[in-house]
Amino acid sequence: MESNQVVQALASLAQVTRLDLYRLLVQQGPQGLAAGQIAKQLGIPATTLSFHLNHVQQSGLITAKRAGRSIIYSANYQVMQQLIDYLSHNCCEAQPASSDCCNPDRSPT
Amino acid sequence: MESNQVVQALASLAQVTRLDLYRLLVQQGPQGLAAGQIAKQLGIPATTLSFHLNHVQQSGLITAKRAGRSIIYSANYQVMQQLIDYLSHNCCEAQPASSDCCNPDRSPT
DNA sequence: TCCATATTTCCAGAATAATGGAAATATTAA
DNA sequence: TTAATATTTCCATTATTCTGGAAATATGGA
Repeated sequence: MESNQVVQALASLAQVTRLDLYRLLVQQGPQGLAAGQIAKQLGIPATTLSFHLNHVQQSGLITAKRAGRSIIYSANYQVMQQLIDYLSHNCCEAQPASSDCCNPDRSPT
Repeated sequence: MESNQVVQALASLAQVTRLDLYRLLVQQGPQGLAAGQIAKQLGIPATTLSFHLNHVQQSGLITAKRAGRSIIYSANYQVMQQLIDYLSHNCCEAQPASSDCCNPDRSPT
C-alpha cells in the first residue's frame, strides 16, 4: 500500500460520521446495507451520507453494487487489512525486538 | 480506546506531513529527534511543524521531553498498538471465521 | 546581564472539508 | 407512459484545517 493511499484510507476513517458508517457496514457483514438504511441508522440526510459514502468508497474501504432501486454498500476487509499491515509495519520497524507491536505470525508488507 | 480518541489518532496520521513526521520518529526509535532536526528532515518551516507536532501529540501518538534548548519528540508505540487493535477489532467482528483479519493470539480491546 | 539558539504562540490568510436543500438520474411497477 | 422510490449531483454556505511570518518564551553560555 502506497503512502498516498494510506493517507486517503486514514482520512476516510478520521471523521465521526464516516467511522460510524464504516463500523455499521462491518457489522452488516458481506450482504451490506442500502444507502437509505444507512442514512436512517445514522440519522443524517441522504445528501450528507452520499458525500461520505463517496469519500470512503474512493479509499477502497467500502464497495457499492446496485440492487434494483437501491445501492448496497459493504465493507472491503482486504483494504482494511492492508491499512493495518501498513500501520503495523510502520509501528514496528525501528525496534522489532522490544515491543509487542508486531504480530510475529504475520510478515510485514 | 474510545471512538473519539480513535478519530483523533486517525486524523493525526491522515495528512501527508504528519504521516511523514510520525514515520520519521518511528525510524528514530526511542531516543527520538529534536524539533529542529525534524523540520530540517521534512523541509518545512518551524511554525508549520509546531502545528503538526501539537496535533499528533494531542492524540498521544508521540510524546515530547525537553533536553536543554531542544525539545525531543518520540513515537509512542502503545497508542499505535491500541489504534491497530481497535481497527482489527472493527474489521473482524462481523466474520471472525472467514477472514485472516484478526490476530488469533491477541484478544480484542 | 546580554546574546544566541530552539521552539512555541499569535495571528491572518488560503485551502479544503462538511452540510443539506433543490433538482437530476436511475429503476421499477402500475 | 406516468408515478413512486432510491440515490446522486449540483451548488452555496459554513466550518475546519493548514500555512508561515512576526513576536514571545525558554534555555544555556560568555
